Amino acid sequence: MKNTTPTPDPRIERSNRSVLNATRELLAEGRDVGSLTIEAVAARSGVAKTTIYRRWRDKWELALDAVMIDMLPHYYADPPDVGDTRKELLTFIDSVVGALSMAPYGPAMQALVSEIATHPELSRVYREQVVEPRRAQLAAVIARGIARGDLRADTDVQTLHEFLLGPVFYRMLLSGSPLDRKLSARLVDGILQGFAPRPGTAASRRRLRR
Amino acid sequence: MKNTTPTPDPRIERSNRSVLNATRELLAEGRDVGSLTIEAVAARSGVAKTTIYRRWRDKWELALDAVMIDMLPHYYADPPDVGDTRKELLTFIDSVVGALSMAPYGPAMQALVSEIATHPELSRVYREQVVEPRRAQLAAVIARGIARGDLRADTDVQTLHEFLLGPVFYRMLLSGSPLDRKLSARLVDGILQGFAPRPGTAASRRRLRR
Amino acid sequence: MKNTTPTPDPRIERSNRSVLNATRELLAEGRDVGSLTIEAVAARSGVAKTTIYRRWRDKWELALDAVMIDMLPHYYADPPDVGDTRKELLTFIDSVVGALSMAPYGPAMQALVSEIATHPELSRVYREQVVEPRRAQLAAVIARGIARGDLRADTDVQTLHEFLLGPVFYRMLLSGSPLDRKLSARLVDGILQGFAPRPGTAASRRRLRR
Amino acid sequence: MKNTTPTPDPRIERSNRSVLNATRELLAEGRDVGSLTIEAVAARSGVAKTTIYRRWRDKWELALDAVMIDMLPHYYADPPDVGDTRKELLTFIDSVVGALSMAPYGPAMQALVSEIATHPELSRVYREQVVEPRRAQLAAVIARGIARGDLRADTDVQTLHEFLLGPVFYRMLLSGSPLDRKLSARLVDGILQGFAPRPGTAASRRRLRR
DNA sequence: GACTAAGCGAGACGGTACGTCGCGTCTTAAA
DNA sequence: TTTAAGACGCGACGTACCGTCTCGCTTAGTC
Repeated sequence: MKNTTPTPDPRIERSNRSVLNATRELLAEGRDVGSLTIEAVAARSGVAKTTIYRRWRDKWELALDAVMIDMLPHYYADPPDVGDTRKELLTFIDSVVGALSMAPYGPAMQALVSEIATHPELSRVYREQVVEPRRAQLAAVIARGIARGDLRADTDVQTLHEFLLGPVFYRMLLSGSPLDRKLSARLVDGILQGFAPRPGTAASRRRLRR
Repeated sequence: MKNTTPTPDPRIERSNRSVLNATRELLAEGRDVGSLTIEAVAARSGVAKTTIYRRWRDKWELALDAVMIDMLPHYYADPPDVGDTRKELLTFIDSVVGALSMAPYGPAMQALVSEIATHPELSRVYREQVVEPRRAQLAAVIARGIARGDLRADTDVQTLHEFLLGPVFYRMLLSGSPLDRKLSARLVDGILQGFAPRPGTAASRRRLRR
Repeated sequence: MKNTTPTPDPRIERSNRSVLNATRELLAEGRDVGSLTIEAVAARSGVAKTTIYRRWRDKWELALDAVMIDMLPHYYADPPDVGDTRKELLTFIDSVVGALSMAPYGPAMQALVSEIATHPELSRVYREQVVEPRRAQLAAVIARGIARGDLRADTDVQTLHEFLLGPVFYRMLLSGSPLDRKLSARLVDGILQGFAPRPGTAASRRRLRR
Repeated sequence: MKNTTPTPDPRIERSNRSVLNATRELLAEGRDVGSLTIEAVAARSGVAKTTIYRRWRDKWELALDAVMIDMLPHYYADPPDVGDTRKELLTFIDSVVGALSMAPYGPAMQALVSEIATHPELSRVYREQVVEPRRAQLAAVIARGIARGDLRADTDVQTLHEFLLGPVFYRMLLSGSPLDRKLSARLVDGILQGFAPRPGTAASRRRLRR
């Protein structure tokens, strides 16, 4: 009987890995945006340009692909329930700040962001692969925070998500201030202040009772 | 009496204007990042490529220059004191949202952000010419807000600035959500909640008295 | 049986020919030196500039290459032994005069000569590909001339070569006199006078006996 | 009474000299043709580009002008009558060989020859200023040679001129052989052989009688 | 001895071509 | 069939000089 799921050509997997590794190396070394070129990736990886173009439309898709692999561990496991909303929010936002402070992820995102903003296809991939998983994780944290009475019942995930991540990216891209833990703390505290239940509401009473 | 300010070569001013106009036109038309080329600017403006390179190091400096002119009116006049902190914050953030929703400013910023993030020189210019003026305007609004008792006395300009602008840029660049007035309102309300004086403090009492 | 000489990419040969043809056309049309530009060759030939630069270091190598092809038939076949030294010398020098009177060869040589004189690499190629073959042909003619007793036994090829070609190039380049058959005849007659055996020598006696 | 020949502005003479000197310096230094640029001449001489263009149509006119000054002493004084035709011819041709072996004259001529050959205007100047004076000098030598019986009465100046100078330029430009005194000697001896009166003619008898 | 206009330096301008880089496509030969 | 190797057409890059132009300043030579 024939193999129903035919073994894929092992060369495919091998060249794939070579290309992504070379890409990450070049991104980590590269002083700026343009230092990542398909030609350089081909030379570094020993994979023919043709083969690379067969699998990625352009250098930006490739870069996004290569770089998202680095991100995976950062949101693959949901932040665990530690019984403390502040801590969980910190864990969440720290993982983002940490990733963006790391080479090659940080510099690569700086270089990629214009492409993502500009090209719908890249934008779609980024949202599906990066934004959505993060939102889902944050949603879980928020749900627990509401249950604990640390957050108002009507707290909106989308809003919180933007309040938390927006400033991080703004710093990384434009404002020039450093990305650090103090930022995370300030963000979380700001958020908790803003979205804490008002005194006198059911939620706040529930909270005080503890 | 002698001419104290010697007439500069009028061609300088003329070519300058032509180049910046052509740049803005191309940015407004351009489907994506790369559609702005020095060659195209030269062709469109009737100014020689060499002349362009004489004044701008590369296309990004040129684009930033061209585009900042569009921005000027948006922060040239400080938001007036209308006696209502919420309204003033809305005015402030709406001017940013408005600018970023406009062609060529919005698309141009999408294209420029990677370059700004990557090149220290561009970054410096952007901070000095755009970030700082905005911060100064916001500082004035905040000062009045504190005086009115709408904001806590220890409200930090930098923090508020990042809370307000971060989400706006995050949307424009990555999250894919639309830039609109609802966003402005949500941001301002979130901020006011988070930074309103706590009940029972001096500031809150002062506020209630009114 | 397998193809022992692997098929080269046919585009190579095709683009090569296109470029050389375009070069010759432009040289033939060109009013002056500078009218041959790589850009024009690229445009005319439909071959990309990069491809041209891949194969020729600069326009002068290209021009020399293109132009030497025209020259080949002029010295490819040795002047035949017709039993008459004067006629053979005339045939020899006429082929040179003829080539230099022809477009694009003549104008091209006028334009090239400074480059050849200046760049060792071009100079080497010119000597190997043009000067040497001609000298070899002249050597054969001279050998026969000596055998016939028309030229002194110690007649030096190098000297004769310079006496014959020098004035031709001098006219073409500097003196402004026309290149024509009268020149050829005068050169050959001068040479024969100068290099004929002196009366009373063995050679002259041999000559008279016939 | 009015000054009929008004004193010319002395600045004209001064800038003229500066430009020509700078040109000669650059020609002497320059590795190749293109290293002489009007911009470099302007920079070196401290004279404005405008002023240079006011006086010379292009760099080749300038170069020819600059370089011909070096040549002047070489043909300013006619070769004196020393009573020996061979010596006088040697003196004549040595002065040419000497000039062409000298920087900047030699390299400059190598670079200029294509321009002279190509541009009628330059050609005219070269012929009038260089070729003609030399021909006149040679004519005097030849006349004395004929009078002495060393040359046939029908010796043609033009022919001799080309026989003598052609090989010199051919070497300098194309054949790659060195320019030296041996060449001069060989040329003169070849010429004297070729143009000596035939035995038995009136001229030869006159010659023998001495 | 002041005045005017010619000649000048400085340097920006529009332009042509340069020679290079990287793109994304295409062709061949080997695995 | 898929790959590595690498040539190709292409578009833009950023540079070098070209030859032209505008602009005050300097400096003669004239009134």
